[in-house]
Amino acid sequence: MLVGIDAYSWLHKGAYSCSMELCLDSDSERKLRYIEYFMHRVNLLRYYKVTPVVVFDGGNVPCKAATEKERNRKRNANRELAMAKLKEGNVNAASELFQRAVNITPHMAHKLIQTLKSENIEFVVAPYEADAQLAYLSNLEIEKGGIEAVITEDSDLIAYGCPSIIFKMDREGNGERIELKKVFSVESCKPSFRSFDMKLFTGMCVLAGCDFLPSVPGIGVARAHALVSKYRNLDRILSVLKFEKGDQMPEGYAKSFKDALAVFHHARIYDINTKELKHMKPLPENFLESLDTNLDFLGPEIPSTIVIAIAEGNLNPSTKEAFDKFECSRLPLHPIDPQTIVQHKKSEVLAPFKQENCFSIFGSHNNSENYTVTRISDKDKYSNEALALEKLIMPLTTNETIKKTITSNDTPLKVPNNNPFRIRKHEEEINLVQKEDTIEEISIVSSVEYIDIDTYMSPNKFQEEGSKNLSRKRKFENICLEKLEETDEQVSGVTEVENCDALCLNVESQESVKSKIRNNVDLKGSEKKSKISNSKKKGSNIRTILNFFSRV
DNA sequence: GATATGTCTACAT
DNA sequence: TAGACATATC
Repeated sequence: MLVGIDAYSWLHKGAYSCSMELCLDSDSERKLRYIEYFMHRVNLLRYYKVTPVVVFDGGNVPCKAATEKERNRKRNANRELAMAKLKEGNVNAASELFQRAVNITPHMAHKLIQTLKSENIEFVVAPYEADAQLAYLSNLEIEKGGIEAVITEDSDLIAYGCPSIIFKMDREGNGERIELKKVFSVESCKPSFRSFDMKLFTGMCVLAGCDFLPSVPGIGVARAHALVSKYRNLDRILSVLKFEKGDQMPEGYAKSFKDALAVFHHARIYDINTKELKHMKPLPENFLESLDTNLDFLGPEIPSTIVIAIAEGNLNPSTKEAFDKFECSRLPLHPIDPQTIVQHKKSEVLAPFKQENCFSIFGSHNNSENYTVTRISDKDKYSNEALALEKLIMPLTTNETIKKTITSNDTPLKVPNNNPFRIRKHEEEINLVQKEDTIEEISIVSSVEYIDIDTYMSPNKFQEEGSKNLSRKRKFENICLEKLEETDEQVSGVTEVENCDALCLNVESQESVKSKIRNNVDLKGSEKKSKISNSKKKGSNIRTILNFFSRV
């Protein structure tokens, strides 16, 4: 059985444990922990005769350029802040910021590719989006190297028309699988997608807001679904929207809408059999005329020798330059061998569900009490993982499939709540709070002022106003802590602090304030949270569409 | 009731 | 970074 792996998903998770080393480009072995993490998961799959095909992202598509630029800006800002915290000796705050600053680079992917090559694991670097490559492989016949499912965290895969996707696969093999054909066939699902075809479904995803195009104001998942159900024609829907929304309709929305649709249908991918750059689905006749543009938004053409070199991991897909030649030449090339792929039988495809639901959860156990935090031996750990994975990849019986929305009569297969880090973090938090509560008394400053905690916590503001603010800042922190300890509830609006010159404006939760004070992380400086109103960009709503499926 | 916006937190060790 | 959840707004 061949399963596609969205490399970015696991690279991103793996990079978490060594984000500081990666950002500082340290020489320590720790920097390569992300490879260990990745290979552990790969080996888990291989143990169960599931053949992973690892798919990497290639170059950026032009229509995502703005998103990428913004992400880079945020990463750089967080990295600078992290460096500043490190210089101050605040390693905890630095570490948190480094986690937000880490970037998965082509070089990191290349390091992993070298390991994959040495372990004879199949991989391919997409010319552009890995999502499109995975969707293409998913819709390819098994005999031609097609994959039977995709493991990812990226909900865009459903808009690309990927038939079987496994989300949130953890190291114990728990995950959620969604099957597209069930989305269109389940009768009991409300709202129903029964009358939808893939084209209408993708249209709905774009209408509701996706990575390539934010939705028209006032249009979310529900309205998008209602529009598609009612009109069943995307051009018609655009006309209706233009009529209804008038000036609210963004300039050029119809054109952008068609471009976004075209990305989901006709993205450029690498044909593993002919070794050429191709469109995911062939372009229909008169396609270019209907778009009234060229295809640059899908990413430019790439000469065939370059496409092959990128796909095989020898060229940096962004710069088109060779990776370290010495490193490359030492390792044998291992492109996908179709002969190997033919050996996998169709009979290994997951058995269809009897239950009428397109959304299922896979659990390794059916009793949450089994999840203990005690350290288990590698052998035991492996057998737990093996047990779980068996359920993930083996044909399922009806009673192993449950609705995501669990009704009261069901005995749920609970997703384990045994993350040892979470428990440890909680304990640390308690200790920290106790420690912080004993910090020294601070003298009261007399004048009355209105103080926004974010402004107050900002080091820039603090530096501007000189060192006399130090005591006021400390006092303010302490008063906030005291007040929040007393109330033990969310503080919002304006809270007057007695016998003090401070008014605490729009403070969020108690824990949030404590955390800010403890880490001395300023909100305005950090990109962690944007407090500027209306600055939050509308993101992709495709994940919300996923949740629609669970409302059965 | 649906959408928009804000907040918190898991990702790993 | 993105998803889950809560709250505000229409």
